[in-house]
Amino acid sequence: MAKKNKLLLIDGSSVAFRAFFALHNQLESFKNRNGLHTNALYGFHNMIEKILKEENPTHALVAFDAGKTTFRTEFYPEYKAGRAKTPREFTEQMPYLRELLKGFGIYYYELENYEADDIIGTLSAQADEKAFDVVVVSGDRDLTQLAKDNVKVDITVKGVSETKTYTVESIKEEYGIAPLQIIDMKGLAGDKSDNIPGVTKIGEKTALTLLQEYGTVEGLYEHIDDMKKSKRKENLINEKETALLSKKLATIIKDAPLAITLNDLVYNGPDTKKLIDFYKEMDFKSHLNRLDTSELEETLEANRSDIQFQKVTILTDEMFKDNQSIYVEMLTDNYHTAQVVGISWGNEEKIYACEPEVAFHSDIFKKWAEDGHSKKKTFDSKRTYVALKHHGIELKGVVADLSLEAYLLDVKDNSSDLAAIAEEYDYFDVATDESVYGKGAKRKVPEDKEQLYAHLARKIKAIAILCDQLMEKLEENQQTELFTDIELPLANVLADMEMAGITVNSKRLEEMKGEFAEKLQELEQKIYAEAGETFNINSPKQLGVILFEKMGYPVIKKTKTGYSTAVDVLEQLQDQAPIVAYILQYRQIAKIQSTYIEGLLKVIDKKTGKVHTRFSQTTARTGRLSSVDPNLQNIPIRLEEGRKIRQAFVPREENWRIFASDYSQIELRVLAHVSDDQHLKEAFIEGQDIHASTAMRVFGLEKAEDVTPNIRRQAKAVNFGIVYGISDYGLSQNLGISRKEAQQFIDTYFEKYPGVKQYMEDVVREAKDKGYVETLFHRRRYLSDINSRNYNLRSFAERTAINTPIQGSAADIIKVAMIQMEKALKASDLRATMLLQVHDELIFEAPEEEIETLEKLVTDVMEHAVALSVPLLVESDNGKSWYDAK
DNA sequence: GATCTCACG
DNA sequence: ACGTACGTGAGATCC
Repeated sequence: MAKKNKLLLIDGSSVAFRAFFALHNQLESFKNRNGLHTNALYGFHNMIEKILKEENPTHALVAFDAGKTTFRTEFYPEYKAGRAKTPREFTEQMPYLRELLKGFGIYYYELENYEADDIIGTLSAQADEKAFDVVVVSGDRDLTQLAKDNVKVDITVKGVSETKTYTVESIKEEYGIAPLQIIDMKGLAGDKSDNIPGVTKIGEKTALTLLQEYGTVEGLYEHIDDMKKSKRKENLINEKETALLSKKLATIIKDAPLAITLNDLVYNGPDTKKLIDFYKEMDFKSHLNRLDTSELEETLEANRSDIQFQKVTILTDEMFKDNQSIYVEMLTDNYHTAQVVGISWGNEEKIYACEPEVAFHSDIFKKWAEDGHSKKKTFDSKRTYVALKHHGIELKGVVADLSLEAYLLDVKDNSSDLAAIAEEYDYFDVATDESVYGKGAKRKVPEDKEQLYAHLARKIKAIAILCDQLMEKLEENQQTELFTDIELPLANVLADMEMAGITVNSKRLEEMKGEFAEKLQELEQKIYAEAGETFNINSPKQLGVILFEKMGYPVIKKTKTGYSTAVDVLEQLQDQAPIVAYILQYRQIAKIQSTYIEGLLKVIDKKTGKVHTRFSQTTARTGRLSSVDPNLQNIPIRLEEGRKIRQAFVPREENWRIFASDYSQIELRVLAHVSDDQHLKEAFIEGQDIHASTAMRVFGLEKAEDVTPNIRRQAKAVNFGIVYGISDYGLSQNLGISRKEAQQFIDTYFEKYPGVKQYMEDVVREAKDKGYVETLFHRRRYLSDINSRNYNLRSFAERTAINTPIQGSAADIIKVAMIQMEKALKASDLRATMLLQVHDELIFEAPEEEIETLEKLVTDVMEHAVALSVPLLVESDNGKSWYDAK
């Protein structure tokens, strides 16, 4: 049986208007790159998408109002008068609404002298005759008069993607009348929004009562004489003309002279190409990404120009010149272990690709790659550098790195997929890796090798074109130096550190594993005994049931999905619940066991006994590095049991040492510098204990001896809070004090450090004006929520505005130090090697006899990497393992 | 894949 | 009246 016809009729004008005001409070965040507002388009889009999915219509139309004058204004010029002027921000979106509808493949129509309602009413009647199902969508409740057995009317509520459905039954239920009587109701009660007058003193309620008795306006006047004398009766009689006029105004026409028929409205689904173009134009990135990727790919594929490249097996001098791009393809993330599957290079005009072995065995390739005078562009230079280095080729002359450039321009653009970055800059002539290689277990080089090389060739072209574009943008942002002098050279420094790797004593880890396994078993038994049953302690869900249902302990905090069993909660239960201490111990050890012992053992290179982390240079929004696979930036130190893990991190040779240097209070020093607060600066210049100094000022203590450990702890928490963008709540939680007390601390702090207060106000103000904040070296972070009407989002953005320049400038500083450090080590005859960076510290390994020299060198480099208005202070230690280096 | 928890600065 | 400290990565569970 054929599918039943279903006609979708949308009142475009009213829905668009509703969408505009529904997202009005976010008006300024809905803008495309040309400054066009897009909130109404966005809301309208989502409504259509939802309704199409729900209703699956065979026919569809969006009707618009044609203009201000209609047949209604002819006989009643005041109709819809007195409305506020349509905002310009709304009007400017209307032409694009039509583009959107073309994308959806939905016909739209407007008719001179008629309103959208009348088009809908007419088509609804026609469809009704042909036994279609009809769905009407509008933001205007007038349309409910069209409801019939096979016609339902969806009226938008709150936003626009949510609707309330009116049917014959539901209208009966809600108003006690039939849909057509809605017109009579308007006749009597009028409608303020449309400036339909109605009868004096009659509102919706009264009108409904009257209609229940008399049926229609006409019916009412037929029986008006039966009505007992009243002011209301008088009004009704006096205003009969008005009532009839009002009814006429409210009546939707069912025979408008349309130039279209139902057959014109057949709905065949969206035109993906047009939809994609629309999304791009509007910067609707989430929609772009959400589109069925295969569909998207197909469309983009169809649009993609042929790529000219040469697949070569013999490399010649002519193929290599200055200013080319190079790309080394690997299908897995970890470039330390990945296999290279293809190599491509060239410039915009001429592109080459070859099998890895061809390049690896070519002296010509090696000579070019290692020639520092031969400038090269890349996408992820660290990855490229390491891959080549594994094959004895030391890549030099890199002057551009698309991945890093995109990250500096916007820290959100940190995808490892070149196509995703390219798309951000409206470059679509390159496929995503997923579309070429597949994902997950199915990821592989395509059967047809031609496809692989064509893909690599497209990457070269994209790198060639986009690197130049992005470099220009960096220059506009004053970020050229950040890129050229810091991030790009740092990539090589990090590559060397990663490749050096750090030696891990797996025997030591295995020993610990055994000990911890025993402890875990003991704790497990104790927990089961207390609980009276066995369960999975690692499952917060099961643990929650045991603690809060079976054992009946009070629920202190909830998560989205159930009871919270986090440390702070468990600690509060400790006194009344003996089981909790065991659970806390179990958690602690289980964490060490799984993450640090088993996790680390898994990634040790069997041959060399080393682990090679990867430092991500494009992950952290503040400009910090991150470390993955394994993460060597979160090796335990705070608690002794975990700290022992560090005993397994040892130098690569006998009689060498692990040497560690860390910046003392770098973030507070940065704050002193950027805020130019006299008192904070003074404390650092005079070499005071900063937390004690804060304690004395904030708590009004005269002598250093008055600073008790507890007072110092509180001051330290305040200092941390300041750096994080303090809130009374956060500080109160941290210190276990009341919000009021916390607020008192903050107030006093700001009184005593007015420069800091001023800085915070300034940086937030600037963020609100410019939409981003910057570090000392012009690292930039956009804060899209900084002007949000949503308190939470805005507050978060404000704290971020305060924290990012501090955390990010500290990151800048240590990066500079690392670059200088590697240079200094190379220039010296030291064998010492830089191995790790942990945000404010650098870890080295070095022969015992070099330690003294190394300490001087590292201290000097780190302390003088950048000149601030306060000194930078570095503290160092060394030992036979990382554990022993303090 | 989302959620929770916890390790670090 | 709102519900938060800033920045990360990884393992285990559960759907």
